[in-house]
Amino acid sequence: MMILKSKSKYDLESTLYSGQCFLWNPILSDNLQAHEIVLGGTRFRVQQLSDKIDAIYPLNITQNQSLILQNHLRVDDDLGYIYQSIESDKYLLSSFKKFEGLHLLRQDPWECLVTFICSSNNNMKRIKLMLNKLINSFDNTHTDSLGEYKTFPTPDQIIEAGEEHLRSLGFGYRAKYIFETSRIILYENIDLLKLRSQNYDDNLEQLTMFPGVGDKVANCVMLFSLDNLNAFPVDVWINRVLREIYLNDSKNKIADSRLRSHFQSYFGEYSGYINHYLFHSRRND
DNA sequence: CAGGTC
DNA sequence: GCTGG
Repeated sequence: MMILKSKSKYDLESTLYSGQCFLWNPILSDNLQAHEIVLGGTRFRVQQLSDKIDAIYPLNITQNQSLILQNHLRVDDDLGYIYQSIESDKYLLSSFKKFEGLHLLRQDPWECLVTFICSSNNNMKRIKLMLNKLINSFDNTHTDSLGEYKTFPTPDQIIEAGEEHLRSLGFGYRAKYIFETSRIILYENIDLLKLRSQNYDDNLEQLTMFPGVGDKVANCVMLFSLDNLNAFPVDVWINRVLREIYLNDSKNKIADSRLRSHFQSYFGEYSGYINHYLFHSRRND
């Protein structure tokens, strides 16, 4: 048990299940609500403790392990500063207030890429189901003091299993996208981690080269795993809220990528953070 | 119809 | 155009 230092109030529940990551699982631990994820091959459990996060597993957490967890949870983000980075309108102000402590996560780029290739034309419940099936269909079993757990399959493993394997798990047309993307990553020896913190435009160009990755999916991967906090994914929910609150436009003739670049300029360097608050607010009303 | 892409 | 609710 160890309280993680965080710069701002942390709303764990909203953060973990706000639709940016599908690999966290709610766990009942000692009759308390905890949350579990595997990061870098290690199983972690955390729970909310007032405004902070309590890391409850591993039991004797090492310095390095706590860094891995803090890095994923982005505890160093200064939300107050981000809230003030934009001249707030009524909608954003109420959103900041209602979901104070909602953070972005810093995910593994490969896991994030697969996740959002799965997200196209899909709903959150089934995305979660598909990823669970994918993880459980491989034999990446590890054991710790809590028992067995599994890690995410690598591109090599997915290629070896074949496109039909993904299809049999119910991936539909996304099976081909994930299979081909795996092949490109392996054959071109691409290290997705090298894209972290790199230039937004270069990352967008790189990522949209993968089959099944368009403007929206690429922006999700950049925002949720590559530290491009100015990335701005435009999905149906964001599209709605932009039309309803920021444009007096009932129809939608504007292409998503044009909406995206316009509001990136409007919201500034943390537009991705703003995006996530808008998304979360619009979905929860 | 569901957090699009080719 | 894949597939589940």
